[in-house]
Amino acid sequence: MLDIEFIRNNPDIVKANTKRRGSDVDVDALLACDKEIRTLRARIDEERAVRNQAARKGKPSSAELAQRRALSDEVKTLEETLRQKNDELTRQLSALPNILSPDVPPGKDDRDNLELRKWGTPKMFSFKPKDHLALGILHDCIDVDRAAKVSGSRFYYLKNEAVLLRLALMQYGLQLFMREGFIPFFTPHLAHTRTLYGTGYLPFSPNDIWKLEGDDDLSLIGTSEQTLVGYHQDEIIERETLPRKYVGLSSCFRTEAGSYGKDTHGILRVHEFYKLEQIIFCIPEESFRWHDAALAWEERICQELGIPYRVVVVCDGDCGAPGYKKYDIEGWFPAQERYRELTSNTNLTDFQTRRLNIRTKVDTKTVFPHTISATGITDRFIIAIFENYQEADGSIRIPEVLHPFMQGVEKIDRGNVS
RNA sequence: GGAGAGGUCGCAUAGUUGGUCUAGUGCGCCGCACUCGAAAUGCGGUAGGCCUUUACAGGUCUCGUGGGUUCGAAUCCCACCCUCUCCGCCA
Repeated sequence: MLDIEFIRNNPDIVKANTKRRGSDVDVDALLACDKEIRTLRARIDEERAVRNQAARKGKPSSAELAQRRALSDEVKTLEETLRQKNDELTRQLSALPNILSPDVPPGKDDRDNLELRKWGTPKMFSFKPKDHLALGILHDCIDVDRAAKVSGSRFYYLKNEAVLLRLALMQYGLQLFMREGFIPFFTPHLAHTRTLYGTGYLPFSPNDIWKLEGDDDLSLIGTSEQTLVGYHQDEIIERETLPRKYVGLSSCFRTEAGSYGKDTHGILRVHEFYKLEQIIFCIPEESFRWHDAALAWEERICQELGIPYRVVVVCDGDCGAPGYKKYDIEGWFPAQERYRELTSNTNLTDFQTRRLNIRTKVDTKTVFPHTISATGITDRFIIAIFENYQEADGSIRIPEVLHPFMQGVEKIDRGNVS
């Protein structure tokens, strides 16, 4: 949500931004609606003042009664109009995308992202590297065929060493982030529509959200960002306790509507996966710094895991309506011979906190903290490790930093015994 | 899931025959006084949104949420949410 005051004062910026992001919100209509509301409010306040003054005097004489009734009716009519206008304004405001950072490149999709830097050198294999699914089948670690029977396409079973690997990745990540002052969370996997609106997933991408049947107003979360940012909705966070750094573990559920036929092989694009997520609440002045810090932690993880990667600034067409600026880390996937998205790191500025009414106080002034939402580690790291760490004989080494969490397994080489 | 109780301005409480409730009181917190200093005591102040205003100040909304009744709602009616106690079920 943008500050209505900002929209009033900078209509041209908002219009240009809205157009650039392909939103069909009519900013002029929005401002007209806002103006009407202000006029209405002023009138209602005036009428109410008269009405309240009269009411405070106590019982009216029968002569006064008619007069008061007329006044009351008038206020009611105005209130009804105000309610409608307010709903209209809220609808328009919540459909407005966030302002973009000046350094976000223009573009259509992820091919137009701007490369910031590369780390590591893609390994030259003396053999044709297998893809992660082939490796997963070979070692009886990943099973998508049976998942298809039970749950459908884009689901998977992890088995054997892949189970250890997922948990090891999470343990390793948890340790890293907790040492940096993050508070660990398991969150609910279901959330109310209000929270999905507040975090900016609605109304922008309703088709990617799995809604439960029935009247409970619950949907499966697409990421623990939703539950972790929602954690503080309608709260005032003490200034002294900022920045708040949270690291959340959860399954993530996505319908992947609109991606039919895309990345159908293996477990790259799936309906359900596991993720460790960083969320940071901070004062507005510090969000640039924490955005970069979150990226630095992501890079450190990739480096310690020995996954070659590149960092990109995501272009406007791929940024997502709530984002002010987004970095992706793309890891090297040898079988595809290309970099694929491993993590995503967004500075959301005050977009979410305004919607969720999360405030803090800076020098007695109420302000909306900024939020940073960044991936820590996901199941896609399993893909990256499988493919980058495979040997000619098909075995897979385990990155050293994960050894303490692998129950002694340093190499996957069981072969196919399914 | 069943039965009962409850949700009031940081915390705790008062307030339900509808009418200066413009929400009282205690605690906590802030300021001042007294004191060498502190405690104790006394006095004053202590939510947020929106609007008018240079300021002072004032208006309005919010008593879990949303509707309704009424000239007037913390108070009456309806729906929903949440909490607590007991019972049932259960990893």
